[in-house]
Amino acid sequence: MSAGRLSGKGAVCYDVSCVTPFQRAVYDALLRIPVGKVTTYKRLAESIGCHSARAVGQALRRNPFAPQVPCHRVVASDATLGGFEGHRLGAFLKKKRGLLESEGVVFDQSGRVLPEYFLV
DNA sequence: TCCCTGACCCCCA
DNA sequence: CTGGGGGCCAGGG
Repeated sequence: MSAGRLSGKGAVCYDVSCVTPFQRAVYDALLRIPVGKVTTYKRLAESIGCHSARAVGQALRRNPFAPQVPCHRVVASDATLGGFEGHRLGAFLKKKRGLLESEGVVFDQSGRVLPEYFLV
């Protein structure tokens, strides 16, 4: 019930009472990714001082606030999609890709996000 | 506490 | 391209 705020200019709020401190750190980091850009599990992990991209994947996998908390803007290090809404299946990835494309992100023919869309 | 499972990553064959 | 192995760490049982 307690509304969590995001770092800085809060355009989105989420319920902090049902997430762990680690998840909150991950979600706050997500909210700093601008529309039309993506980052990777690894880089997001590094940005919050975590040495495990996998642990970040765990948090995103359980994200109850998608796509308000934009976990679709996180992809794998090889620029492939990773997962969405708890799954790695094509049907879910299709939705993830659709969201990204609607934000202007472009993919190459092998289904990878083009380099220029990565957050620097 | 130990044990196991992952939307990960990196290296090598 | 595919597969195997090691390392990483949070969360749940």
